[in-house]
This record gives sequence, structure tokens and C-alpha cells, in this order.
Amino acid sequence: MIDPKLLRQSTADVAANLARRGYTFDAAAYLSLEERRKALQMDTEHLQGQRNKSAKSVGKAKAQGEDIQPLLLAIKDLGDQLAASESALQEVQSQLKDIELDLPNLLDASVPDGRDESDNAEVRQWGTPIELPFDARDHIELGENLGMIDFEAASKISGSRFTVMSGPLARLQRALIQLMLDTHTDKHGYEEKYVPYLVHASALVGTGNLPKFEKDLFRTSGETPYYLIPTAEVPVTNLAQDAIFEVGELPKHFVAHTPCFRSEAGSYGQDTKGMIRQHQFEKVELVHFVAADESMAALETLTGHAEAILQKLELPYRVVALCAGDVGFGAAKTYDIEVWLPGQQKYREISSCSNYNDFQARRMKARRRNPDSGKPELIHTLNGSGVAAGRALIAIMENYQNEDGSIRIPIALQPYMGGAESISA
RNA sequence: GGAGAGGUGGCAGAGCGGUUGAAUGCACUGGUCUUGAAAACCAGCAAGGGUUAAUAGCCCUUCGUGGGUUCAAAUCCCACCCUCUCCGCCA
Repeated sequence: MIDPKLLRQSTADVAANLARRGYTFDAAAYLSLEERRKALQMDTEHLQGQRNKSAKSVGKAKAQGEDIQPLLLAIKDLGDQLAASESALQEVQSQLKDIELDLPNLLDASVPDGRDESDNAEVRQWGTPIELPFDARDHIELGENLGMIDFEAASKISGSRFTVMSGPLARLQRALIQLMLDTHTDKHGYEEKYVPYLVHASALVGTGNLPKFEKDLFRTSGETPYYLIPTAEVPVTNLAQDAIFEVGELPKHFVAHTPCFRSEAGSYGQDTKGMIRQHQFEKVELVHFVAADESMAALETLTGHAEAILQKLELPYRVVALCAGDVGFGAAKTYDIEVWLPGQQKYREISSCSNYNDFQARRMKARRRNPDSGKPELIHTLNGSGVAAGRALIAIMENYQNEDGSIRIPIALQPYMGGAESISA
């Protein structure tokens, strides 16, 4: 959520910033609503004050045994007026809230202009795309030839966009997760978290997934539904919900491995084959809670931690700064890390690292105690994949493939694979 | 699933329907005292919102959540949520 104060005081600036995303903000409609809110709120609070005063004087009079009737008569209409005023205010406030929850975050000034993916700016490249001396197979062909990926079995059980993996390949994914968790906890100083995979709607409102992106989520039936998490970002970031971190408690660095569930509604034509885009996938997620003035530096650090995984795996990648039109709803700035996939002859996203500044913190009331003023203030939240395990698995298969269809195991993963050096049929 | 108990400020824990945003204790902050510390004593100490140039004043809201009764609700009524204990079941 954007600071409501900023929104009403600098409406034009906010609108201009959002316009960079291609988002049109109806400032006039907002301002007229805001004007009504102000009038109604002042009225209502005035009436509430009157009620409080009169109730107290009634109490006092009664205590002294005086006649109460004249007092009651004097405020005969107050109750009705107050009720009317309160409900009108409530209505306007909920309309404003709807608008505010629907607004994307303000972009950081360093975000490059642009409309879509094609305008993203490459920041750096690591490694060089591998030239295989034979025609590269994609992970689908490789996996099926090995007999270790079975999309048909998955579709019997659950339909499209699911995968069954077997034997060494299933283990390789587990090894990847293990390596990532170990690296982030041992080398990068993160605290590991195990968190719920089912969450309340309120948690998703906190991170910005709701109310706007309901269709992307899986929801359980029942009176109070649960949602399956689309990313560990949701439960982990919500650890700060309603919290006030005392001086010295920040920064916090958390890492969690979870499955992620996405309905992928609206992505019907894309990546329909293979494991790139699934309803369920494994991911290791990094989350930072930091003071406001530290978040931009933290974004660089966090991105570096994600990159370190790909470097350990010796997978060529590049880092791109998402352009204004491509930055996600709640983010102020995002770096995507894209890994080279020989099977597609393309860089594909394997991690997305974002600074949300106070956008999520405001929604979930995540604060810290300012050491100077002693007053609570919103923290900044960041998160990034470190990295997506399913896609990392694909990258290893395609980059480490041999002509005979076997797959070499990166040195960093061999200890997690019982010392094995390759996977073959 | 059955039976019971309970949800109040950072924690513990009071609270006859009426100057209660809330006693008291602990913790915390500042001060006095002390060579220093402890102890003792004094003072301060919730969050959110509105108004405003203001982190100054003033005002409003908040005692699990949502409704209701009332001039007035932490206190009464209803529903829901959550926690704890015992029994049953279960990985």
C-alpha cells in the first residue's frame, strides 16, 4: 500500500510515478472521495466527542442524584446523527481502502523505463552460454529418455502442469534444495524457517497477493478458506505481521524451502510442455526485514546471495533490472536472474529479487522502533528466490547433458548425491 | 470428535454499566544518591487514525473479532475465531 498521506498530499506525483508502469490512476475520482472522507471524518469525530462528553455529564449528574431527563432530552437526536455519520464514513473509507489496496507500489527512481520484458536492462552476465558439440536436448526429452520424468503419470493423478520425477532425478532436486539451504544458512547467515503451506487470506493481503490476484491462487473450500501459498514469501514475510522490532533486532534474514502452488490462470499458451511452469514447484526463498534506509543496499546483497547458488552450480546466468512496465505489483525495484537453457537457447528466469520498501510492511503493520525517536516506523521488506529448485534442476539437466543423454552432476551437488558423478538410464 | 477453562498494555495480573486508555507488579527510559554498580527513592513509559508545516497542541478509535442493548460497555446479550487442560483418535 502506498502511504495514504502521500497519496492525498502529492496525488499528482503518485499518479505520474504509477503512469511509468502503464497504470492509470483516476486522481480526480480519488480526490473527490478523499474530500468527502475528510468532511465526514471530522463530523463523525466531533459527534463522537459530544457523545462522550454528554455521557460523562449524565453519569456525574446521576451520581449526585440530580434529574437526568433534561440532559437526555438535550442529546435526543445525537445518537441518530452519529449513527448516520458513522455509516457514511465507513462506506467512504471502505471505498478508499479498495482503491488503496488496488494501487501498485511506487517505483524506485532507478527502475529503467519500458513497457514489457523486452525493455528490461541487463545489469551483468556471469559465465558464457555453453556451446555443446551436439544438438542440445531440452529437459523434457532428457528426462523422459532417462525414464525419470513422467508427465503422463502426473496427468493421470492431477492433470496438466504437474510432474512425477523418479530416482536420481528426484534426489537431485532434493540435493539442490539442501545445497541452497546449507549455503544460505552457513555462508550467508540466514535463519532457516519451516512455515505453513496453507495461509489465511489476511496473510495474502499483507504481501499484496490479495485482493487483486485471487485468480492466481488455489483456495480450499470451507467457511474460512485457506489458500495454498504461491511462494514462501507469504508465510515468511508475514512473520513480521503486526510486529514492532525493538532496537537491535533488525536486520532479519530468513530462508525457507517450501512447495509453491500457482493456478497459472491466464498463462494458457505459455510453457505448456515441460517443467518450466507448473501448478506445484519447489523453491528456496530469501526474505529480509530491514530499516528503511538500508533496503536498497539489501536488495544488492540479496541478489548476490541468489547468484552465489548459480555460481556454485557453475550455471551461466545474467541479471536484469526489470523495467517500469515489468516490475511486479508490490515491488519498488526488481532484479531477475535468468539462467541459460541450452534446450531453449534462451535465458529464463530462475530468481526474482525485489525490494518492496514499505508497501508490504504497511499492509501488515510491520514496524521497528526508531532508535532516535523511540517511535514505531514501518520497516522495509525484501524477498527473492534463492533459487527456484525446479528450474535449477532443468538448468542442470540441459547444461550438464552429455551426447548419450546422461547428465553430469555439478561438483557442488555430488556430496548430496552420495558421491555420484552422473545420472544415466 | 466429547467435556471444561480462558482471551485486558512488552510480560504478569486487577477491573460494582458511568471522569478507566485502563489499578498493581515486573521489564524498560530519565533523574536523585554512589568512586562505579546494585539497592532505594522520584518521574516517565501502548498502538492506530484525524487535524496541522509539525515527531507541538487538540480530537477520535482500540481491552480476541463482528454484531446487539444503553444517554454511557473492558464490564450485559448473541455469533464467530483463537488458546489451554482432560478424554478419544491420529502421522
